[in-house]
Amino acid sequence: MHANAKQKVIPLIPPGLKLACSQCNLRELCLPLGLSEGDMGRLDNLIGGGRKLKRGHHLYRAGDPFESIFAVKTGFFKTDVLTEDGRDQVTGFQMAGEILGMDGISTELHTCNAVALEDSEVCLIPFADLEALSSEIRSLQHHLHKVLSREIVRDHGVMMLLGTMRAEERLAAFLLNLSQRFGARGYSPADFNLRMTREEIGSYLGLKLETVSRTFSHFQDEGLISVQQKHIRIMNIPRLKSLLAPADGRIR
Amino acid sequence: MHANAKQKVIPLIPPGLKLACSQCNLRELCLPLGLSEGDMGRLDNLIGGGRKLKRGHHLYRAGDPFESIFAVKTGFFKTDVLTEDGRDQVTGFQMAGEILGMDGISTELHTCNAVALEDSEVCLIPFADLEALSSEIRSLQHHLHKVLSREIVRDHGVMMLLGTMRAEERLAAFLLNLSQRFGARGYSPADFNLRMTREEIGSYLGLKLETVSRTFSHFQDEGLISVQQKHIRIMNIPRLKSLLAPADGRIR
DNA sequence: GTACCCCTTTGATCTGTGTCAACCCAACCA
DNA sequence: TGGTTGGGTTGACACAGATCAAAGGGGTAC
Repeated sequence: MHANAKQKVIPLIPPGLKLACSQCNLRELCLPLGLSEGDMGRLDNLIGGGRKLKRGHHLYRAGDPFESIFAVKTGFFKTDVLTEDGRDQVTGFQMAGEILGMDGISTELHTCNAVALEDSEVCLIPFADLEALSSEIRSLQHHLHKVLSREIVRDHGVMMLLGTMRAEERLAAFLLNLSQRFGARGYSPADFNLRMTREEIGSYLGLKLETVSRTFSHFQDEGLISVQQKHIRIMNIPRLKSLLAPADGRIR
Repeated sequence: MHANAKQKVIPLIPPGLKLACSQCNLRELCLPLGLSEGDMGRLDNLIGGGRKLKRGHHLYRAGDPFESIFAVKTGFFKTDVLTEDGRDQVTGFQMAGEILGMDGISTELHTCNAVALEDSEVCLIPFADLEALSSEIRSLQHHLHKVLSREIVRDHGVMMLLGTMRAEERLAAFLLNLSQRFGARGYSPADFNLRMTREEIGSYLGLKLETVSRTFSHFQDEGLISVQQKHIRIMNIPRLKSLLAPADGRIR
């Protein structure tokens, strides 16, 4: 049975009750990583409670004034940028413990849209307060910088993917990345439900939805995965990985 | 001979001579932006002098321990990531006033290579010191965050380019971006020399060098630019811009 | 419970860009 | 000064992925 097959995220937190970082089981993945007990308490104090979003609703939109960053508590998001001329690029998918909204720091305006792909909950972290606290807590400051830097490194990975990989390689990399992130959160790394459509995957990977669909089918024919709509089961992780390490000749 | 075949980093700066941020004509583009006189003096103190690099030499390499970020004082750099399996992706080109090395914060190791594409000089900014000072100077802290965030936003732009644009559009966007950055530095926005090869442009834009070359020729035939080897003159900026705003039908 | 709509799959065809190859040019070095 | 070499241009051809089209299925909303 797939671990996270039908996860309806039911907001379990009674109104007024706020789950503190110090109690949160994501603290090893999230912002408080590496903080002492006491410091974590101070972080708890500035985090402005949770915010729940129904599937399809925007956490923020491009152009909104930037005030906070967000930590995903439960659920699943996508971020995308769209330009005047109608281009639309999905820039990432975020799951529990990941931070959203850091693009807004530079201009004081959000530069992309963040949409919940399932019912979700986030922690709201007022950025001015976070800066204030991080100037007092050096380990928090340093960790914040790491989180920002990690986002840059992640983006470089996406550039590599978009700049150098073929459709099969992109999809394999995408599945393996999801697999690894689900695994890190205690879910099955081999059996999960996609939260996004083929079109959203395609936008993220620089492919058309038909190509995404065909490539999934092709992987299935090869016995690498099994796909039924949004449900993915990875049958052969090593072989999927081997798709990313082309034989020596095949350097594009 | 490969430019970067035999790179040795030779620190060439005459000992004792150091251009302070407060004197630097890049201060409005660079890290000290928005600092008071006094605070800028404190920043001067931590900046570890300059470092000169000959063309083709590495400022740092993937895997090097991360200690500093760098501000380009003069010259021109590229950054690239390469993977075990031989993929090579140029992730950016940096010119005066731009910051290099922020990818290294996350893992304490540099994750990409930075190579001087012409004889260049950088300021060395020890990151631990910068963190220490920025926890005392709020405006510096905030500006550092903006610089990190701006890099994220820039990367999103590259993703958009790689994910949604055709070759012509990519090249047009590339030229216009260079143009704008040269302009911001007081150089001609319409007349400049490329510092990188067609292959490096191609790697950055996710194209083969032949496609880059052909597209340049095509732009020239259309009267949009004139190209002679590395020298570019943009003849018609508005029409070049119009290539980026496809007619309504042409939404990919 | 049912109807509708969006998502997905699959096929046929087209095309932009990659690939392979040959040649040219300019810069650099001996 | 002439030879060498890396970078650039251009052509012919191939192919991965886009486009256009049609049909089926599952989830959602009512």
